[in-house]
Amino acid sequence: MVVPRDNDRVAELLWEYADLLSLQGADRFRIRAYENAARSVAGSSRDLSSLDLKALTSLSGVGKAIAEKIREWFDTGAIAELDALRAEVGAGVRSLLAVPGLGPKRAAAVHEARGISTVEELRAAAQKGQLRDLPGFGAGTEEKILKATETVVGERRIGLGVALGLAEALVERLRDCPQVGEIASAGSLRRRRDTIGDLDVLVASTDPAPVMEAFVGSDVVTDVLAHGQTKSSVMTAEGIQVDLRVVAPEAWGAALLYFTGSKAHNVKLREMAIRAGLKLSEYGLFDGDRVVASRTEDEVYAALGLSWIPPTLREDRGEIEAALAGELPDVIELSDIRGDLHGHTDLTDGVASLQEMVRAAEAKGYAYYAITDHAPLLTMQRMTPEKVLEQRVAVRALEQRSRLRLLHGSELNIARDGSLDWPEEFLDGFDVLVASVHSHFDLPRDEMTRRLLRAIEHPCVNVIGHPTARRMGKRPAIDFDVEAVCKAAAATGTALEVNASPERLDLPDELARAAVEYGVKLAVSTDAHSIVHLDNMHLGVATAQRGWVRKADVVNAMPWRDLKRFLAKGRPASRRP
DNA sequence: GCCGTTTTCGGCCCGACTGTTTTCAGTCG
Repeated sequence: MVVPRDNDRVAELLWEYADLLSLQGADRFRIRAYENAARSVAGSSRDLSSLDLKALTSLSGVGKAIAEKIREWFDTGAIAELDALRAEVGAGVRSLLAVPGLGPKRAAAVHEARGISTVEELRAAAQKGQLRDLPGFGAGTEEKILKATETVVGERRIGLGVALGLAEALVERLRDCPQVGEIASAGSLRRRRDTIGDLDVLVASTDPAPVMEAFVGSDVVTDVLAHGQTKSSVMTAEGIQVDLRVVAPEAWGAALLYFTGSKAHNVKLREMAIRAGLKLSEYGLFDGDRVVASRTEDEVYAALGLSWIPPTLREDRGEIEAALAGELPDVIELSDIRGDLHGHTDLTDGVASLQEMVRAAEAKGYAYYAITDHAPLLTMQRMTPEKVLEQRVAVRALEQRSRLRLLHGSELNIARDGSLDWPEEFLDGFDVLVASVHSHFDLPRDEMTRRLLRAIEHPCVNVIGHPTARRMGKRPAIDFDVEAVCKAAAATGTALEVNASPERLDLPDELARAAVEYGVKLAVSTDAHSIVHLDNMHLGVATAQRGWVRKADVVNAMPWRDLKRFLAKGRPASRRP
């Protein structure tokens, strides 16, 4: 069993604390303090277990009281006040908050009045008509709750790749509506989070009603959750909630800013506005009734004294403070990418030939491109030294006729003990080597760390592929000492990959950020197994942006001369690419 | 409970939609 990072476990405890407080009807600002702390802890790349009280309070949103609770949990394995709260509120009641439409007030009410503490009990009570008499409830509310209990299956989030496809289709469909002016998807999709809870679509129009009608009447809609004049929510056949907001064209910028989020980013902007004697909403930045800025995001940020902040950075992880100080990182852009250092052909498990992959890479306008088919220990691939040498000859011949510089490489498997597959003397014949974990995902942290360190320290390994080995929704990240791995990678000149495959996005954003803080170089690669996968590069770039990664941190944004130096690593001089 | 470029006390984002309400509370994002 893979244990979640300590930070995530602490964040979960703080979320639970906030939920229990809300069920008790506690002061809402106190609740928010715990939520803010949970977000801050989850987003921090520092290892909380090693921090003392003073260091803990240096995290934003963490003060003395919460720092003590965190320390208590690390020291004793429990938080006394949390246990007390659990006992007071009652077991299971928190699970009711997962039911859409049932917030803390109503959840507490059904528990108080009917002794309900599970979603199943809630459904049964709704079916028997036992909720409608409660104060503030009614037949309509009961009906909604009943319906909601049928759909609740925990939080379901979809991968970024799937979400982008759905959103694009929906936007195209709405564009046919003549009343639609500007249209864009916003929310966590625009911020390019690795998973997406629901889709947010924003439309500028002077005539919202027909747009709303077209939206809720669309044939992909299976359920209308809300249908107002400027805001509607629907459920699609895929089980994805989509929210549509329609705003006046002159409010486009303020609305796009607002609906892109994140919530924490917005709250901070609004607090800044208040301090300046202004008010910020989705309709604009106001001085009393006078509009100060609203038409573009740029204008709104500028009026608050900030430069425009890329959506991928809007997570309240210091970007606002950085913008204020004029120190926003100049994050990597897709156009900075000069080549792709991880890709497969039909020699192993790819579906396109070497020639096809190279032609597609040429069409991308790259300066260089690496072929890195699997090595033999991934037994399903049936690779042999003869085959890979034959491929090398083909690559060299192809390069003669290509304007691309072609690198012949391989993706090695990092065995349980950290050893690699090809015979040792064979390895320095490759131009580039990616080494990845493909098995034994559940080793204890120390063993996993030693395994990765051994691969990193190998003189021929240039890139650690998909370092956490996570598969979105399928397999959690492997557990290793981030600091030790990053320090070794930085010291040896080994890049860590930001794998752009939408089911991986690995390194994840926060770890990418930690890595560059340790001075590690990154390789943003598609791991393409077909021609279309080469198009995923933008997802890797977006993930890197979310990790505050600059062009200078990325080896495949380097000109060939510099990349060549990087790839030489510890290879004998005569065998360097 | 946290926080500080007017603050160590007194603030803490803002608005839409729904259902049960004759003016608003709860929920959501």
